[in-house]
Amino acid sequence: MKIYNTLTKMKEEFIPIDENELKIYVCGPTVYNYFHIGNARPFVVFDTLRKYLTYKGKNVKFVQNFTDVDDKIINKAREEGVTAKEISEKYIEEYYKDAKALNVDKATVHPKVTENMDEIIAFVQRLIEKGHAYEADGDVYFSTRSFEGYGKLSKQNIEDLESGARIEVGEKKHDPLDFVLWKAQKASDEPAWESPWGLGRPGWHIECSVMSTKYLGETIDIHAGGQDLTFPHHENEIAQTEAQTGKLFANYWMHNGYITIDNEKMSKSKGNFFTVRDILKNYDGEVIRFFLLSGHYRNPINFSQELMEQSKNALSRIHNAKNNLIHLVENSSGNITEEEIKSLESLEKYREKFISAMDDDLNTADAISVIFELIKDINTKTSKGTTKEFAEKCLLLLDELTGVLGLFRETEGDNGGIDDEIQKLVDERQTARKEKNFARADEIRDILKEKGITLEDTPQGIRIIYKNKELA
RNA sequence: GGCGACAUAGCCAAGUGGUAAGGCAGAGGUCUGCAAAACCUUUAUUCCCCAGUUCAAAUCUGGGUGUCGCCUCCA
Repeated sequence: MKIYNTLTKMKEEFIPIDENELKIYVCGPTVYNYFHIGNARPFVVFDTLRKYLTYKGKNVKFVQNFTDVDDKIINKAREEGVTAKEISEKYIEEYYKDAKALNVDKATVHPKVTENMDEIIAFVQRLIEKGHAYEADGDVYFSTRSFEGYGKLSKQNIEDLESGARIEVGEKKHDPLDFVLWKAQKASDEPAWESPWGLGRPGWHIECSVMSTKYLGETIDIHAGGQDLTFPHHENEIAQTEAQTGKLFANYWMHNGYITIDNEKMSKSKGNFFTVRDILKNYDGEVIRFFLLSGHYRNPINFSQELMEQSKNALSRIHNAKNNLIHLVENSSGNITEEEIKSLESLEKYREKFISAMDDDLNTADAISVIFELIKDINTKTSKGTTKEFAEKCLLLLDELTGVLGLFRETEGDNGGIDDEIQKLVDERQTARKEKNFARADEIRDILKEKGITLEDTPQGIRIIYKNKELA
């Protein structure tokens, strides 16, 4: 598989360090609010990367942190009159709920900053010992100029950065480019930990370096996150980590483009954001996931009501195809015929196309188009009847490909069947149709429609569709 | 000022040298009691503009225009 590496600005063949265990780190959320659709993009994109690598038989160790110590959490806690811990714990729970709705799997490890304080302190200590960091009034700063490769990820020249850097009043830094590794506690309500430099808490950049090296090792395969993290966050991570270990931090850096609103970047600071929680009131998580995967992950993607509608309708075409096949499986019989075996063989090419799209730097847009091509072909091939076995094989293939993209959540438990009241109405409608009492038949159909149940008359009999589920 | 991305039909969006995928919306049709739903067919002589390279360019080169982003917390 080829991956676009921000470090080299090229698509490169992905070669894992250890074929038996791929190591991926994704920058996770700062937990002070519900996450917004922009935050959701890397979660979904890199979850898809993970699903795909797993599909290809790889064992992936996937680490995504929770930043549970931060100014924004502290501020939120002050606003609400609760502790920072209460805020972060609450929004970690909320993260899991929304992630589940988006069909984003839990990481192998979801480390928290607060649970890695000893390691963070030790890491900072080692940087000081190696002369890459210094203490000033309880703060600790990284000496940016002490790391030779600074700017290699964001392709920034250190002198240009210098001229653009802000110098604030009362700055304790030796150099404007230096950044904080450890912050001294300023107010008594700020969470703080004992350290060689007094009470304080870690800076933002250091946590990812520590958690990545702790859980995945000094050099990992892929480090990923949003494009806006390239500088300074990832640049600083590289500086800290490589200064400390003397080794390459990550072989591949992947960055997703952002979500825009009216072609402007969505961000918390601009206030033009939509939380996933809010969008879920109107659209299923699967629709949001489809929307996020409908363009290439490195391109910006605009969010709007209209585009969500388009995504919803497009996804329903896939649902229909799947439901049609389930219906055929349940209402057909017989083993696969010679002709169908040939048809099945010709369908194999879609799997190959799908894989080559995904191999090309995770081209989910192209992969989705392959699924639509497959659907059209299956629809045509099954339109004049099919054996049960052939329908089953088609369904299996469709499920396989949509499953890689995570387009459908596992349906848990299901509705447990059709309840009697509904079955009665369906039967009554069938009787009415036989008696050519179409007024009554249509009336019943409308009643059920209001309950979210769609009836379809097909050559194989009536189908009852519960929203996205098929229970015919 | 420094660094970077993007520009393809009404909308969304692949394609990076060989003659424009896919989806939505629209139109036509099949099925059907009419429908609904589903399914099928169909929709860009052309890829922001200009010049160049080439037998061949949406794709490469140069110039221009426009949009957006990073350089400060952000996915």
